[in-house]
Amino acid sequence: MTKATADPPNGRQLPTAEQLRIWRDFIETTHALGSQLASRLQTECSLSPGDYAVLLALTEVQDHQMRSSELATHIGWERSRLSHHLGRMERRGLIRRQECATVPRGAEIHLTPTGDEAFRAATVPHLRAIRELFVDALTPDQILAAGEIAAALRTHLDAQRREE
Amino acid sequence: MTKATADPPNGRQLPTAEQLRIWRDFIETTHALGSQLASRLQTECSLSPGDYAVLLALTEVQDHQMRSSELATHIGWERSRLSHHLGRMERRGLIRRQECATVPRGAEIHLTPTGDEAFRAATVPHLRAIRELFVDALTPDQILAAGEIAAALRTHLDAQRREE
DNA sequence: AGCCCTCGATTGACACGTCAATAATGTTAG
DNA sequence: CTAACATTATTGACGTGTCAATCGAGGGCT
Repeated sequence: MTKATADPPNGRQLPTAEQLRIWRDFIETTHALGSQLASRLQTECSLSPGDYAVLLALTEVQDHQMRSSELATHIGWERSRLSHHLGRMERRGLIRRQECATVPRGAEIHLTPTGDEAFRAATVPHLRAIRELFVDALTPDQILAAGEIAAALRTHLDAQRREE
Repeated sequence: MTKATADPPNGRQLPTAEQLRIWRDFIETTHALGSQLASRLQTECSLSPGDYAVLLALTEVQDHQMRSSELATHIGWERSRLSHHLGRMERRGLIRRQECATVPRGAEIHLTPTGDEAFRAATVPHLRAIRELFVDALTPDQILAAGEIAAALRTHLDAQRREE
């Protein structure tokens, strides 16, 4: 599939047509996968993936409460994004914000009973959807390969980001 | 890795911890990959991936113009999404909308010189980013595996969607 | 004291995507 | 002919994500 003609016209080659086709398939399909999962979580449990991530983090921690910036670090979100999201979740009664006694300007995020309930109701449907949409779609080997691909992409992504 | 104890408590198993870890890695990393590419396309070319997809489709077609719903089908978008996006692109002078003579209520989308220019300026940076973020991160085998994984996920996704 | 600086968190503006509702213009059944 | 319907496209409302700006409380420096 490599050209029989002269040297690469660029210092380093651009992707081949085949690589580009795979890229598009890969990025579009994974995006569709995420959308489909989000859609199911929404219709079955009235939660978004963001809601789920926040509730999961709060559920796993002692006393079901956490400082806002801790939470941001834990789930890997920008603070601004988290702040917006918490505002929406607070409106729906899933969490509660409360001033932190120890840290100046600190905000404690508390899981409410409503939020706890919503999360527990969502767990099984969510895991089932992951099985149906992801695990059942692939062979065991493909699942392992997917893990390795994700790890390689992540490593490369972090390296790229660090050198910029 | 399978439990040595009794039968599965559910009719069909929920994902194992290992499968769940891979799922999270996979979905989060692919999302981050898309974001990073979008960010580079934005800062280097002032285009979003959506802009790029629309411009690519228009560039590839005769006379650089296309019916709106054709375009939607071609790039696989919902019409409403396309309509919103075209509004934003029209504001920036990348495309132009014009009534269609032959089709009732039809809209012809035209590529403007500005849009053509923007697309041509974006092509190489975009392909370079794909190489740097995706192709360079993986071995040739992993790239092929990624293609097969995407194909398997897509097939399964379409099948699921059809039976609902 | 007064000043600057950092840190934690929020806010506003804007792009993007989805859903449901609405137009505007056919076509077809009665 | 008229009423129902289909097709094409747009719109509004809302949740979501990013960026830059802001705010408020300490902390340290002179």
